[in-house]
Amino acid sequence: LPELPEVETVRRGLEALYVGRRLLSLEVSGRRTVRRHPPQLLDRLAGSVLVGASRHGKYLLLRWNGRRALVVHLRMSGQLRVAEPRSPLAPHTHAVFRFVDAPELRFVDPRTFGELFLAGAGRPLPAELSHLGTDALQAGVADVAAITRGRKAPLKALLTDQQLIAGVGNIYADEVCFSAGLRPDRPAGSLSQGEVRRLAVSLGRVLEAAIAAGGSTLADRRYLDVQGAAGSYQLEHKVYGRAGHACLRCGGVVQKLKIGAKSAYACLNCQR
DNA sequence: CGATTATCCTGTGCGC
DNA sequence: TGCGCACAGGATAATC
Repeated sequence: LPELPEVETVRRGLEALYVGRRLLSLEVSGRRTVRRHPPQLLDRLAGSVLVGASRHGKYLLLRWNGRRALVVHLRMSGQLRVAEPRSPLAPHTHAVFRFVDAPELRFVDPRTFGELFLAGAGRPLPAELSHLGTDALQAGVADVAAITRGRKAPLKALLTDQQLIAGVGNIYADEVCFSAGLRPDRPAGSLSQGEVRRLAVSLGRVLEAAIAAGGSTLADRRYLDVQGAAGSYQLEHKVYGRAGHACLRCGGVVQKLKIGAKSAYACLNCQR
């Protein structure tokens, strides 16, 4: 669900509300949400002050005084939501952050793919995240050229490979490919220099526009920001989820393709 | 090394 | 209306 624009929107919400605040307690229930290390390690965070909320790709990094970083990944269905302390816990609430002079923050995640873990304070990234590629917002023409050069794999598979470029998922890969006029199933290495440039420009433009819109909230409303507000970039989707509808640019029919196990949406007239 | 596949879960929406 | 099944925005380990 959440890709870079949604995670960035959550990050901004956390930064506005919680940076500078002291954590009273972090309570975790269940075994799956904290699974990389014993959950008791998180007890060390109580009393710490949140000094920064950053993001790399789809990972959130909450940095605390005392040189610790709490990493949060929402995966398919995770949400971080501000809540009144006495309001009833939503189903699938797996963690509750209590702060001094700030509202409660709750981690809700029906599918339990999301996770929290304590990481080192390495800069720019803790060792646990060192496998990630360049953040997609920072990726330029040279980065895009480097990951596509000589590759036989479909363009979309590379765009969504977090070890190459971090932050792009299924929705934005399709939207970026449309914006660049490139088929998502093009062998990545077949792109010309001009196409690589177009792809890099589209990557930045689509992600920036999606952040400006607060991300994409689909019909199931599985993505909402920390205050529970929906994003609006779904209204600007050109191809994602539009199979059978008219292409907004040429009037042709948007197709649903299969690339590996994932579906992809594209206009085969506008994208080549 | 690069590419596919299976897996972790719950919820939803579709066809019958 | 009810049921079963395919599928969903992700990451990663295993396999060929």
